[in-house]
Amino acid sequence: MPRRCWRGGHGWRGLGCGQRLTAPRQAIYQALSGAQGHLSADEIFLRVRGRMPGIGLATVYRNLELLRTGGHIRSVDAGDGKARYELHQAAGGPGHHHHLICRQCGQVIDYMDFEKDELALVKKLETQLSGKYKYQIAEHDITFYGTCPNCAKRD
Amino acid sequence: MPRRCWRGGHGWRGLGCGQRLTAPRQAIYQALSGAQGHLSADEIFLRVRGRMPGIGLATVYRNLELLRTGGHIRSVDAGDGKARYELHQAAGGPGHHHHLICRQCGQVIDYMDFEKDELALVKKLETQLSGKYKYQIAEHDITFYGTCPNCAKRD
DNA sequence: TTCCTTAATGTTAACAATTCTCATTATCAT
DNA sequence: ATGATAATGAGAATTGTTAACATTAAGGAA
Repeated sequence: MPRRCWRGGHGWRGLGCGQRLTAPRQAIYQALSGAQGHLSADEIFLRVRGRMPGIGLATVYRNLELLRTGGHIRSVDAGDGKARYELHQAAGGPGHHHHLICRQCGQVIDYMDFEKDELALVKKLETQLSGKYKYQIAEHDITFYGTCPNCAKRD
Repeated sequence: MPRRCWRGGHGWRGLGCGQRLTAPRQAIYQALSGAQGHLSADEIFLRVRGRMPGIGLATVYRNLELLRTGGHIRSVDAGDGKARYELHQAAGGPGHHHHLICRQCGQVIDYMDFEKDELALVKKLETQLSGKYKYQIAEHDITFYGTCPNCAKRD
């Protein structure tokens, strides 16, 4: 009855105490790691249903939320009314990128042209903030907003 | 009949050609400048209705969108399923801040502890990006995600 | 001022994304 | 294998946001 709380028994870091490693959960994660960035819940649902015909949409939502709070994935808001998800990439690691979003049409560009000093600055900020506010900082997002060349023409 | 397109005649920069300066529009903007940051459309609606009982919720949404694409305000996604709005503060200017968001409970902290090199780096990135992608960059957002001390306890 | 064009409004219905309910199934420590 | 319970699938219900439409009003022209 006491059933102590253990972690990581099944090899997946980030699943909390009592959380189970299920097939839909893995399939959803794989769908995200397969495609590159910015899938909506609906798109993930469709992809996963390809290999797992019986899966329900609610399960997708439930697991995205779980993966998100667990730090495996993060959501991006492109302003089109639906949340989009992508794998969480460690700062400085491969795949790490930031966003450039058009305020008018919502187009999202991933960019990876980092300045060499960028990582150092981010690290410094993290340390500072985590000290001041007692947050455990896991990731960051740098996004620039503006007008894309297409929308600029229409002005 | 030709009615030429003029701008700024009523003193409000950022309203496009043909856009009118109406009472609800001003009230909504004032509601945002009155309270400090992160109001949802619903909250803005309630506040404005205090002074302007007949206003409709759709009007709030319409004007928030107008103010947003016009560059007066911007929306922040705290992950709680509703868009939140705040006045757009020019980078480096007073009131400019970044965000620290708890992935679990969605708490949003504004921070203004900038490093002196931060502004310089952002400017450099802006120039670089706007050259490469032909974007007119108007603003940026730097957000750190993590776990707040409260939610860390519950783990 | 008064007129006229048309942007903006308020109401309501419609919509689409997300969450909830609940009976059933499946994970996994024992 | 067994039992406690986390997770699932189906669908209904809820919620934030947008569209439709008839009405009002901003503001340039006369």
